[in-house]
Amino acid sequence: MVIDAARDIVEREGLRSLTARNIATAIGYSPGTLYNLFENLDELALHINASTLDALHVAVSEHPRTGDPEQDLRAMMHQYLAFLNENPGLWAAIFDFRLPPQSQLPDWYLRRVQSLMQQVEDALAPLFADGEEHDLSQAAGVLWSSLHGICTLARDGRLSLISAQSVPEMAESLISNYLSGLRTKAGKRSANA
Amino acid sequence: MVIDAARDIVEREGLRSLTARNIATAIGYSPGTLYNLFENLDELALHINASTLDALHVAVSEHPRTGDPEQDLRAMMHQYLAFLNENPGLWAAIFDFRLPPQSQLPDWYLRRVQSLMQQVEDALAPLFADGEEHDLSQAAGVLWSSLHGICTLARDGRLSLISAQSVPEMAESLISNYLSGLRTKAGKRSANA
DNA sequence: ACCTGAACACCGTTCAAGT
DNA sequence: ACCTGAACACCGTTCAAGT
Repeated sequence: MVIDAARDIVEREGLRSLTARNIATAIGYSPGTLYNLFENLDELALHINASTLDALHVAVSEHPRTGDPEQDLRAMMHQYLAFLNENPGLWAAIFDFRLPPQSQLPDWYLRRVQSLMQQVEDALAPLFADGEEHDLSQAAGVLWSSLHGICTLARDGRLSLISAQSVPEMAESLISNYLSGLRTKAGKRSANA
Repeated sequence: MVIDAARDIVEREGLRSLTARNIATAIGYSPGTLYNLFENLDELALHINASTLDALHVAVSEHPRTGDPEQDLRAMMHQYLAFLNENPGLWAAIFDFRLPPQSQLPDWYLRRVQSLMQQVEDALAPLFADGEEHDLSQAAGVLWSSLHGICTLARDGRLSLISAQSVPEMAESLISNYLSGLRTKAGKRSANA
């Protein structure tokens, strides 16, 4: 199958090596054949990334929920980092992919991103009251984006310029301090109520 | 000058349009000439990025320090975001640049990155005691990386998949909650002392 | 000494031609 | 119906040849 050959190339050599001629050679067809199966290389890359998002979803759901947001988020974060270490090429391809300007990600792709985010929201939910969905969604987005920043800088070799810490140490610091801040606010709200 | 023409191309069309033939056309020379002036296109890109880092340094230093870490970091963050809005192409080029594997960023480039980081550490310093340089450096790295994550996801059109918040709102949430966590820890430490 | 521009080994994508 | 492979318009980089 084309997707399997393409995934191998991406994991071993990165998204930049996912060229029509490389794939054609791997599957024993000519470059032109790919364009019978996919609109273009971007669409093929999106399919690979969608399957990586599925795998990430499975990895992150593996730890059972305890109901303690900090404990659950830490566990999810470590599962995420473990996946990243085992599949660096596939993980990097998710974010190396740039959709052409003015184009939209397809629905089947968006759903996968959102179902990952939903897991972060679910873990954080105990810190928020009913009616605070807006704040919950913001907090989940900030945590997700921040972890993403740490991971991408590390991947690009830029984290070492900035701090001697390891990725897990920085992620732990992010979670424990950000959640401490959220709890302080939640405490004040209930004290006022 | 080559660098000026190249900067124009990067700001207007992005790093991907910084091709030898594009630059040559802009300056009225042939593609080969560039290789008399620079080792390769990567070295030219690094020079452009270094000058963007200098401009960022100036932008971020503009607000005078009050000595209140949260207030100072918020001000720096807003200067950073303002720069990013005014120079989206130049900012993006800093992180679109990928150095070839096994190669090192040159010293003159690293110094500029570190002097930006130093400003974050300086603003955060009041929250840490002497001897806690390790924790200070970690906190500065986490904040910087996290803000970076928010900005890159926004730039790639990926933030809207995740949260309805604006970049400044998410950055405010990051700073206020993370610093709240740091203060809580600092409070406990001094209570124990 | 400096610049040129053709050349080499690559891209993504298309499409007439073959089976 | 499906696949081919040459073609087109691009890349980064090199280097003999010109001035």
